[in-house]
Amino acid sequence: METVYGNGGSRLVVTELSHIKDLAMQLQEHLDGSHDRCKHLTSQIFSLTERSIGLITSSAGLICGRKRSAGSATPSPLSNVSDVLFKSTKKSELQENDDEASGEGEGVWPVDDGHSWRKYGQKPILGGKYPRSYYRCRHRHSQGCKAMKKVQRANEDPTLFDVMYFGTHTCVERTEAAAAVQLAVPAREHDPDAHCLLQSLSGSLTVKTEGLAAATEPEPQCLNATCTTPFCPSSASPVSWFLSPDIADEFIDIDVISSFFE
DNA sequence: CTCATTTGACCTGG
DNA sequence: CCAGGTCAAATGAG
Repeated sequence: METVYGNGGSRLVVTELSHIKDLAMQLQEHLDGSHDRCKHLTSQIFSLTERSIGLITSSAGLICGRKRSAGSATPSPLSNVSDVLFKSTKKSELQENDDEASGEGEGVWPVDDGHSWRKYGQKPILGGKYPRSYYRCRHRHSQGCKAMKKVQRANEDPTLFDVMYFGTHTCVERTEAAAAVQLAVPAREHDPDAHCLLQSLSGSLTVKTEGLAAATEPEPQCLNATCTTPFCPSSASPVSWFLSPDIADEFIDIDVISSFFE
């Protein structure tokens, strides 16, 4: 499957952004000094677009150069942020087949959160068309990390996943993917522009700035962020993120990029 | 050989 | 008793 970033998709986005940049420049020229506010806004658009291009190109390089670590027979969903934003699926053919058998074959897995998870169980849920999968942090034993998550495909829309996080990551692991998220998502209090930029860039994906999966309450709050275009690889792979209220504020909400281009 | 997933059995709370 | 959650042996991929 063609990926947004792997096979020319990034170039397309960069081209679009360059176009926007040009338009902003033209608009700025036509405002000739009379509308300071407008000029300010257009210059913001201009700079943000430039930064978008920079982020995309740097992220694409980082992400495309990365390979899945060996030893994983069937990659854990949500375990690589690289796949998060830019790849459609990393499942092996076997996994695809297995998933078809278990009702998880269609669509792609939800985005990754940058942490390494190990699946320890799967159960069919009453009233649910699809089984619920249970994951623990890979460093549970080595580092006593208590982070866990449950992943379940939505009944009404099999391309949509409900991801619930429990516990806090105490492991010191910081995967490249997590680092990539941090790289691409500066803390908003430090860089409000970047926040705006990301709001423009991403496909409604909710991304935490750091300490991913830090939920602590057993009653998650649904932020109902759906990841669609363009960072979710096949535009039909929205993801719902269920997060604890106490960490919800730490997340950066990102609007749909399509509206940015409209 | 190592490590991750699968899956049936078991445990626990309502 | 039932549903959800967890355990652990079996299995498979690299």
